[in-house]
Amino acid sequence: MTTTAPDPDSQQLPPQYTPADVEGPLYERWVERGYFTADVDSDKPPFTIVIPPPNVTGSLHMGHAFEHTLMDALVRRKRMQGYEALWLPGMDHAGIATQNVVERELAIGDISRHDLGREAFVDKVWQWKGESGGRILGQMRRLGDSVDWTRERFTMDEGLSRAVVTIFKRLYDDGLIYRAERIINWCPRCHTAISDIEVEHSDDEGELVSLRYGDGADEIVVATTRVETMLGDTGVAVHPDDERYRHLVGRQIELPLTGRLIPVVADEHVDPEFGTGAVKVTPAHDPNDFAIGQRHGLQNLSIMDEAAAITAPGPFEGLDRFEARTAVTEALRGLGRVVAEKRPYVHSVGHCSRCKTVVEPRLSLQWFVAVAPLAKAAGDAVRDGRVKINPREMEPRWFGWVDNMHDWTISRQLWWGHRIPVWYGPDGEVRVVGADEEPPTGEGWAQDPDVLDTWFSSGLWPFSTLGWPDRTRDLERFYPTSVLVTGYDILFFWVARMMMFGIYAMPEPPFPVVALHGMVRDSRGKKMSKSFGNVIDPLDWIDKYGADALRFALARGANPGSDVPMAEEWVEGARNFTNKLWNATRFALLSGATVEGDLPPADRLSYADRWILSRLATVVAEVDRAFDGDPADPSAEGFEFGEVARTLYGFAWNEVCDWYIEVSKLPINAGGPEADATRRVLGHVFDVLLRLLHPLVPFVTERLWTALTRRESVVVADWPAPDAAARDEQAERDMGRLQELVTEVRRFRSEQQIKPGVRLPAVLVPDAGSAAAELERHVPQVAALARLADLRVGDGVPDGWQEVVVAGTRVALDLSGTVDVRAERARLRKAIELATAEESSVAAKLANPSFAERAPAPVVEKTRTRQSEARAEIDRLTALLDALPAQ
RNA sequence: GGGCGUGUAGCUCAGCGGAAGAGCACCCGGUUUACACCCGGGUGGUCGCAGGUUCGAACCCUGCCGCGCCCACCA
Repeated sequence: MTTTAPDPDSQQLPPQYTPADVEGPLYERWVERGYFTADVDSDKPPFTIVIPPPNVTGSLHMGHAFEHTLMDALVRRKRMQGYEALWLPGMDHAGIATQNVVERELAIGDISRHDLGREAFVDKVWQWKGESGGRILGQMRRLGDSVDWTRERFTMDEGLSRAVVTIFKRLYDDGLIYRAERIINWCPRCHTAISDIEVEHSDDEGELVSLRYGDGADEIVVATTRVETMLGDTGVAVHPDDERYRHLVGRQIELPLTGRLIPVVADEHVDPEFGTGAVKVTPAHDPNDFAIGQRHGLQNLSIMDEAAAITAPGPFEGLDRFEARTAVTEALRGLGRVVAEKRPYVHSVGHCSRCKTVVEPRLSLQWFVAVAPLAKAAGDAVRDGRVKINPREMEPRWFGWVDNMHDWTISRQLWWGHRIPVWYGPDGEVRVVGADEEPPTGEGWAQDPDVLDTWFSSGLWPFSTLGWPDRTRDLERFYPTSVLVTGYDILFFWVARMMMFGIYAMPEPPFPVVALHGMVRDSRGKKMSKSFGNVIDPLDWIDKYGADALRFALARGANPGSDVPMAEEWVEGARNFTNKLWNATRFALLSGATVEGDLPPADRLSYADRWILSRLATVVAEVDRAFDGDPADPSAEGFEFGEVARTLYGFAWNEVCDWYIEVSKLPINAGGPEADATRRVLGHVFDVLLRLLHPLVPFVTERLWTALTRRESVVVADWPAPDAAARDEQAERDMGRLQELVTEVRRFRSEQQIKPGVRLPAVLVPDAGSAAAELERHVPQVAALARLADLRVGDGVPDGWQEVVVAGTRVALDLSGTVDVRAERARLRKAIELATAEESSVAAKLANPSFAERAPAPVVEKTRTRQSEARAEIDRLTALLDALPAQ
């Protein structure tokens, strides 16, 4: 008997896994050893992911933990697969969001940014960035993110700022950036322009008021939800074909309260069916009206300032827009001009995505990107397959947006951000100053005070972080990135910008595939957000259950593009799983499992050994398929992290632990050459299983794998290769048979309420379908797992013994008076009922002539087998029932 | 108004043309020497509704109903 001395490492594994003891030191060790640092000089193929940069202001929430888990899993697996893996970390300066946060801080001390002045304020924000950013980096370490810390970037770094200026100038020179006076979305609280996508629409209750303009024959009724804007009306529009108003077109009518005369114009845009078919036109405060005004040469009359207070001279001057709405309505009512007020009137109202203030459309001079050609290129990249969106169902969204995009307002009236690289001269000159150019000096020259939209710099992220506009070696080697992992909520905010800029500047698209994930929701399906108060700091759960548990729980719920429910129970379950892995590996170590030497040849292995190796081979293939998809099957698109997690969980727990470990105890306890073979298989199974799990649960697998193999680190171990030769159908059938036998006997015991400790004498009785020799194979295993005594293969059921029928085989048990006859009779009757129902349903199917003709032969064959099995089952059960003692 | 998705066990979700699944919850039984963060057994579903295609439908088609999300210059 060859007993391997207990592994010294195993002595260090206590019966419970305590994540807090191992996670921190392991992470530091990984970083020190440089595992996460990508080598630009290696000859490995590159695999690159740039992190969606979190806002410096915040801290990472559950959505980040989720996203990072997915990215880390991809990166760790590729690293194991022999790629030069680069996961580039960094943060976003998040212009408006950060500025708001710092302003709010200042407001506590009753200070405004204007009190500080621009320079001091920006210094303050940098200071804030330093404090806040550190927190985020700490969180990433706790999560186990295998990012390359030597390449950390920030959107306001010098290099990235150069990229911003460079692309600005190129776009300007190409005529794709221009400055114009347009109607833009204005946030009266943030005092800045915002882009279309920074406006959130919600159905708000307002009131629709009908107003009478003009007098007598000139009278015309218009309707509005924003009464105060009438102060800025410079026309009324009707449809050209509208008979009702034809006589008025071209006439001037009087605008109430102001006494101004405004023209009636005919415009196709007006829907004659809607309301009265006449529209008041306020070109300076409504995008539609602005367009109408442009077409008919109407005056643009601004009536509000940047805080949305009325500037039109008169009694309303200085009133806030909402005060003015009431005041103007009152005044008009006094003049008898209010025809009708309809309330409530629900209509879509735009809000600032940052502060929820109602957005005011406002005419103002801003910088824009002419997106048409860029957006077209971004659309084409997906259309022609250079970029895939995963899951594919998201593509219509992409096209719908990219094909209908409005020009992008990029200037912001803020202080925190990339300052617009444009100088204005004393005589109205405009000079865009590139990265390597000197700004003009001299009397009257001044730089544009505004900064750029924060998405302008994040749009450059996949290449600015690698050194662009310089042609660095990193850029050459790691661009384009390999995949973009992000939430579907920022498909347009961010992904579209990166696509447009990447194709424009590089010109390869920045990634060949966009893997979209869903939002993390709480157990009731609510989106986690501050306003709902259901936000959980990932660190709380990491402290309590370990980073691996959190990661595994998140991964387990991840189905491409769909939202992930999250509740503490899920994490608890995942923690239990890490503990299960811990103890299972601990068992392997205590049993002397080894990874040294070749696996024994198949003929020296038990069927259980061959079975687990066969299953393992299948699992390796399934995991690869879930990660990578299947080129032959368009429905398998890959990125199925949930599938990976569920496959491995089920395999590890229900197959390795529940069956293989239990069966392996027999040879191991018995010793001998069979024990050596099983120890080697056990070692192999855990070696491979831990490597497969490492991308999802890096810490516990590292601790266990190094203990098991005594090798350096699973981080740099090879990813398991599929092993088709290990597939063994016969072993799977044998094991299936064993499981059936054991499960049926256990169920019988449980139903008979036989104590688990009682070892029943039993006999396996072969029948036509199962030879004695075949049954012999299972005797020791069945005896051990089903807790039977003196088990043997016999040729009949001894008198007075009960029997359990397992698909063709009888197991006779000596209950010696422990039988509950009534319970047994009920059990048999129920079983007969079920078998009879099965038999008749199958018979009906076979009796159907078209089934025999049309169904494939194997299906028919299978159905026939089912029928004969069902008949045999009924006969056998009936005989058993008859054999039961009368009472 | 357009687009996309979704409705399967009490809960959260897999399955997407050939005998209804998992995790959690629940019930029963367990000091089985890796693990009670465990082990064994069990209850629970006309797969939203109504039609259709098919030998066969949770799965394909049509229509309805419910829910969710995205887009939209509905005065």
